[in-house]
Amino acid sequence: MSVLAELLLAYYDDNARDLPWRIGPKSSPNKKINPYHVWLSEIMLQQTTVNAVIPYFEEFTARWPDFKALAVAADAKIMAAWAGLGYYARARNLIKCARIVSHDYDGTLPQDEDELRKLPGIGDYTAAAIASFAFGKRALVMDANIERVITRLFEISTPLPKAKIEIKAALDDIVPQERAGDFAQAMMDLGASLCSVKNPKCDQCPIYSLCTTGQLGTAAFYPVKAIKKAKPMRSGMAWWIEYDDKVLLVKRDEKSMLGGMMALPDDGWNARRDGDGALIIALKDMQIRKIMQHDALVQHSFTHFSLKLKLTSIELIQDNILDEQMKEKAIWWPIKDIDTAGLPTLFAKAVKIKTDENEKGIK
DNA sequence: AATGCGGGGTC
DNA sequence: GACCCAGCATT
Repeated sequence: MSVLAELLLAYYDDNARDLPWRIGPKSSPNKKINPYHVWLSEIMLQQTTVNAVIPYFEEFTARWPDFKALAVAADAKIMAAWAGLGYYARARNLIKCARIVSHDYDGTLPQDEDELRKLPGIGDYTAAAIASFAFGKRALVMDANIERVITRLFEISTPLPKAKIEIKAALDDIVPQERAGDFAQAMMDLGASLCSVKNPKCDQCPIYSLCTTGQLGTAAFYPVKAIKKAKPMRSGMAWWIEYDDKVLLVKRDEKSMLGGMMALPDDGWNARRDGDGALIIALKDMQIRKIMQHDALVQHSFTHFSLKLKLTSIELIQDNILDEQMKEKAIWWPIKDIDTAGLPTLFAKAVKIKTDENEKGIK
């Protein structure tokens, strides 16, 4: 085994983070690695920080302890449990994947990387991660942490994402035959701590003696990244439509942003254009007791645009505003249970404006 | 190869 | 504010 692998594995043995999906003292000693836990954590961790994931992981594993349990759960329950974690396509693919594993594989994940790669929501990274973390296979695990460690280690100056080919080749040279999963997680832990994006702590690094940019003092300049586009600012409106202590929620289209999630009705804003100020859903015979626009504005930043969302409140005199077609996607939700509706954070912020005003006694 | 897709932490 | 993160799917 190479010196690099020995140093990293020794670092991991002494400093591995104790995480609920890993085997460790806190996360229950003597347990065997659970492929369902590895899979679930890897899906949740895609572009998401460890601290954000942990409470969701605990909730999911408590409610749905294995693939078969998750496979028979109602879509709406799973989507609501995912609310707030973001990237909701992951939850839609999670459901699909659980049902495939349950039906086609009798509730047990395949161990082969290429077989894993075919499942919904599992790409190159996750297939390699599951194969090596859960099943002890040698695989080339390449995430943002490892990309950072490798480009610094070998002074790879090609901008990402083009550099991925070189990084993978470098990885193939250094990943050991044994403990490939621990080796990868050692680099990930290193990237999450000492080999940080800003102000890397090279003086404390276990592989300083092998790191080109560390010794040159240039590690912080790596990896080089392609220039990214500026985020546009958009504006839009959402409505709080209330009758008899219930609020009107809609289920968003599966294909679009926040797809499949419950939401307040809005005016059709998206990444490319502002909302037009008119309700996007068709409501009939709306008889209004009271209407007001709130002063407070919801400010929210998505991956590729920012949004300033206005909020209008309407109190109705009656609730027979849904025609048969609308009843498919809209629902009157008890306001006291609004926390269980599973609203994405954008709309949870709008609800907060509403509840804050009620607490202050504004009528 | 480029784009769409959340949300929260860090500096 | 800008930047980033245990990426994937689609085009």
